[in-house]
Amino acid sequence: MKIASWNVNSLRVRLPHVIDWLQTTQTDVLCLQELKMTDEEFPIKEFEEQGFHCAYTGQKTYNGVAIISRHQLSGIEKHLDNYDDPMRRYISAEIVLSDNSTLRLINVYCPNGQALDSEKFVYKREWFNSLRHTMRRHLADNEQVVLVGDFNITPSDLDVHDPKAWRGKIHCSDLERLMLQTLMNEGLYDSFRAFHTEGERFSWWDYRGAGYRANAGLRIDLILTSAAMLARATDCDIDESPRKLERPSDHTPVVLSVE
DNA sequence: ATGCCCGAGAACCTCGGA
Repeated sequence: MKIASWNVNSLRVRLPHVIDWLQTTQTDVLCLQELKMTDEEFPIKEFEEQGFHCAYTGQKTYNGVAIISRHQLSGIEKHLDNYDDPMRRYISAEIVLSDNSTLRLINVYCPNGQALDSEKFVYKREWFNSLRHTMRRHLADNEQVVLVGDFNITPSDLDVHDPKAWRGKIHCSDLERLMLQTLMNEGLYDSFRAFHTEGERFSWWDYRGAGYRANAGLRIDLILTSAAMLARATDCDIDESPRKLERPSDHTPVVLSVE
């Protein structure tokens, strides 16, 4: 079974890539971020024709997250605990696995933060704090938990193409890494790092300055798993193939393989 | 160079992204 996360930077533009990729890779569950469309505009028919169930929460122009799944979705949530956020950045659902056990899946598009001294960074901190409390509840209620998404934080300098240039900057600051670590201390593991120790592996590359060709990227799209799910995992990898296509998203999918 | 590229929405520029 394959569970993937992909920030598509407009589902309207990227829908052909997404449909092709789902068919080619036989992915079971795909979590999308940055839909940039309202729920009325969501291409539900296109996914249902391919045999997928969908849960989504969108808005005009910005944000928006969805879960596309070959398995039925239940227990759908669209809001963080105790945080009134008009931005659509959180969606969660339960999926029954092949052995009849239940997985709690959470898909997030974390705030960018813009700069450490900005109002948007205050929002990023508050949002992460609320996510931590929400994840504490999920981890208390479920053994099998997978939290995926665009975290807009690099876990370490190994996840940055030019750590010297990015030092202390947004996505790479000590404070953000502490926020991510504090979240993971609730009982979550960076599944990519459980299988890959090498550097120069990224999930996002700047559109500007031929960022992809220069491999000038960041690893900010993560699949965090509970201990029980890490024990079931056989691999977590980044699939760069969609980034090579015409008119790509600036992010590419991260894929967790589970027994 | 608080830029470079891209998407959305209101227009042919601004905002937000990372």
